[in-house]
Amino acid sequence: MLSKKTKYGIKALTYLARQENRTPVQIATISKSENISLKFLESILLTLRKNDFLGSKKGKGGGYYILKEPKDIQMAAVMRILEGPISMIPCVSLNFYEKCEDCPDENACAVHKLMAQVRDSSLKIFKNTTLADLCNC
Amino acid sequence: MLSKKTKYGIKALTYLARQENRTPVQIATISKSENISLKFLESILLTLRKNDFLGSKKGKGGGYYILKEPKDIQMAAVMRILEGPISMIPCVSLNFYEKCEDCPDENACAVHKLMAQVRDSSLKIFKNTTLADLCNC
DNA sequence: AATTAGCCTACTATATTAATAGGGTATGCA
DNA sequence: TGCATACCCTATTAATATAGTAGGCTAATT
Repeated sequence: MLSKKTKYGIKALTYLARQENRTPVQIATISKSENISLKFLESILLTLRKNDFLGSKKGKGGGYYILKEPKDIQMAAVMRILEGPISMIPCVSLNFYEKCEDCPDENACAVHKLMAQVRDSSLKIFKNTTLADLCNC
Repeated sequence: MLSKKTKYGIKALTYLARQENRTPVQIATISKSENISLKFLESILLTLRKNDFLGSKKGKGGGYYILKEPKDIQMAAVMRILEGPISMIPCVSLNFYEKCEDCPDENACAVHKLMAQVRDSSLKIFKNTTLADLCNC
């Protein structure tokens, strides 16, 4: 399941990508517009800022704004920051690899075989889809 | 994340699919061979039996055996029984659809758009992959 | 200086997962 | 018939992750 954190994060990113100029948008504005708990959204935007997707400005007239061009933001990067691994199981993960304790031979494992295929196809989509593709801008 | 339930279920299915004849295999045998908690495996096999993937025989010489031909068992069906929805979010699910409370327009939603693509590609793999493909039999 | 709005830490409620426990019931064989 | 075998079923629990809440701090603007 996709976490609400990721869902909200993507919604916030598209909201900010749709802004004409780079004028900062307040958390509360996005929160109301997208029906997201303000405090929860706050922590999500903070994560995105720490990972250089967003910039922020404090004080009056402050808020968050997008740093890169939407067409240069791959959804694979967004997913990995917000959701974590793209793979459904750590033993096929490229960025978050972990060996299964119970499994003596990955190459002989049916689950590994199946999930590697799923990871490949999902990753392909996440890499080929940018924020610009999602927000029509 | 793929649950251990599904992981173990697929492992058990491949184990049973690899059996030459339809001789019942005891839970304990699979449990030891695949390093799965016996009681947990018991409940998983029960689920698979109730969904007509497996048959069982009680008493001495009893156990579980596969009912259909491995090549006729789509992984999509297995996933839906053990894991639930194939979609990462209910609003793009074909079999477990639910509307998002916070989202006024699915067609305008970036998350919906992205996740629909992921569902399509995953579903394609789960439908085209059979148990026979995974266990080389 | 006052106000605004982001920054940061800590806590909590809820749900799900992964087991575990323990007894019940049908089957086969001596 | 009786006993051992092995599946059947319900209930409980421990651990973990998610989603959200609370509250105060700090920097920037006017």
